[in-house]
Amino acid sequence: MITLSDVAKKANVSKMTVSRVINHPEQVTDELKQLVFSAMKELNYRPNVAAKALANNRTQVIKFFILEDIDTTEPYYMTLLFGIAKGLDEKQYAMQLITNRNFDLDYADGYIITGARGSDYEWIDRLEKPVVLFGENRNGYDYVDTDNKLGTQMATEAALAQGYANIVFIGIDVKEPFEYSREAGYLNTLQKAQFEPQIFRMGNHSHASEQFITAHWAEFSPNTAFICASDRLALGVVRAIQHCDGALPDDYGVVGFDGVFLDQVSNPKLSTVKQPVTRLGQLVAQMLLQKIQQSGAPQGELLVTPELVMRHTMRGGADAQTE
Amino acid sequence: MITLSDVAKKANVSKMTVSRVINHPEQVTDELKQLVFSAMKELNYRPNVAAKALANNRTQVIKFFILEDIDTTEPYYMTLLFGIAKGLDEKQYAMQLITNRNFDLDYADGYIITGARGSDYEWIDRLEKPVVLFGENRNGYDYVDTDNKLGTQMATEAALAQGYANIVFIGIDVKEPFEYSREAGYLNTLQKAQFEPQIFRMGNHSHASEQFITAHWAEFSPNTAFICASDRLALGVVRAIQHCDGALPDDYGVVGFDGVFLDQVSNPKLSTVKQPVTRLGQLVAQMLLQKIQQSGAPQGELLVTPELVMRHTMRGGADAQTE
DNA sequence: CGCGATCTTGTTACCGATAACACGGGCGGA
DNA sequence: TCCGCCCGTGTTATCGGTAACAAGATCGCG
Repeated sequence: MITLSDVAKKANVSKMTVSRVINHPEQVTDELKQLVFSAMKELNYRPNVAAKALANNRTQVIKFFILEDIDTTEPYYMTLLFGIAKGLDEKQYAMQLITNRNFDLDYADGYIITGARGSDYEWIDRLEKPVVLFGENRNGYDYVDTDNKLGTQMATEAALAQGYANIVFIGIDVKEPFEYSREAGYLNTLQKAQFEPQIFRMGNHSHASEQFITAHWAEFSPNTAFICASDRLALGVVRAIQHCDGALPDDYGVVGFDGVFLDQVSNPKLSTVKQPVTRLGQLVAQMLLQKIQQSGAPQGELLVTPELVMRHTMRGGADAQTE
Repeated sequence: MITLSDVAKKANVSKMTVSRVINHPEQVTDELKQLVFSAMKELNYRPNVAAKALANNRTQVIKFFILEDIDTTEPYYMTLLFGIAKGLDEKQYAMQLITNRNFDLDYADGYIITGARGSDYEWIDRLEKPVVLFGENRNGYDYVDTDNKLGTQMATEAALAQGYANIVFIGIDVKEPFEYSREAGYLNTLQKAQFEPQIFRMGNHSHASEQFITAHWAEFSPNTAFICASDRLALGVVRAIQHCDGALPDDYGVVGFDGVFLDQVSNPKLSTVKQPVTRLGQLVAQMLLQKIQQSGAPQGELLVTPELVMRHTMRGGADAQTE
């Protein structure tokens, strides 16, 4: 294993100079920097993370809290987790996943939290290390999320562009910022186009939306598009339309939201507002690491633009024969 | 942060004694051990991983190679990854995922590898740190896997028990040990029951099996069960049966293999041989860590019994109304 | 031309753990 | 009784880095 000292010897400088080249390059003359750089390259030097962590009083561990009761076979969280792990890995950080409420808050350099409810902010406030949330929040915490509002706006605009006469929103009945944002994106767009909005809310299950649409089938005349707050809901709507012999996508259009696996296994594949979940994960990780490096400086909010994927549940969509 | 020295002071012993209590308890008298233990408990001592790693010349990192070209939205690998991460975490180890072939083999205490093909064993052989494979292999490497043979045996026995007159195997056309084992489980069971086996192989895609079954529909008389080597294939078979107006599960039964998400989102939900993927991941991790601790001692193979989940694609199945 | 300010590099101590060695006390055998 | 060995514990050095301080060189300005 190549150490700082090896590099130092090769470059005829002290360990400290090499360390400085890495951490405070502005304090070293260009001449020496070049020397050290080439020595590092020549020896293929890799810093020893453990030693660095020890010297810096760092653990190189961040804790990721999923506060919702979610079963971890849920691909959304799996994918997010994957993204976070990837983002942390780039900086040699390790992740510890916390799903139960039996917390051990020690031994970490920072925290990523998702699914926080009102009462959680009490202990979150007391955390002494940097925190970044995943998902919109209105409590002033730094966060990363999809631009939910923009997402439904894109979906709604697409439905308008395809000439659907009625555009209905199928939402999730939770009082969470992400849901409000998704509804807002739909509402604003419809109002701008002077269409009459219609919002129905229900639990986030495909059978809920399937039952609902089936039960109210008569009320949805042909040439209607359904903008759904999730792919699960969209899936149920598609099933209901098929069951009621509605013509998809000619008379009825459906767009989901999320784009994590579910959209691709359904038949036909869903049009959806696809969140770049892996990238979101990487971004939260990066934001947190940056915050740690800046000793806790605020990072603000980061809204990432989703992608509207048009497939055969909506006019104008294409279907790729994969899976 | 509580350190060894703090504990030592509290217990009126030296750091070294505390360290020994943790790592070589047999070298310390019971009396002192008790003292140290209670001091540790009282102070809620947590060892500093970085310091330990540094002193032991360990990295606390293991590398996980997924050698197949697999897109990481695949829930199977996501789940496995999750399990491994969990297993490593228990021992304060971090994982680095390697998917491209641009390896950096240094800086790790061990390796977990999945999807190795013949040519890969060349470099795997040369690895200088402990290696454990995920998935059956016949090259003598330690590994963990589902008991594939037992899985299809269970599925086939269930089909027999339900009285299906013909039992067909839909396999994947790859020359891999897992596929051979799954076919063997089916074959052996049928032969024992003196039934005539029928095996068809195709690419692992739902549309492949859907097309195949549809094209050969006439050849499959009612009272036939399909044992499939994957849930993807099973999904296609179900679609074909529905499309051809076959009665499911009365005239036709279908059992998949894997039980990772896909089985639950299909409609109706699939009967399947469910692999405990998260647990498998944990087990590989544990095996590797144990191997590291035992300085590379062989660990053998570990076959984990899967669970036959009976749902409505097979007679005798129940359907839970979740998702 | 002299002295302090500044800029660059080296030296020392320390982060928290562990291995190797040192040491003192109890024990058994001669 | 004395010597040597073993057993249990403490001391020292070390892992690979970094911060704080020290020291030498360079510079500007009166």
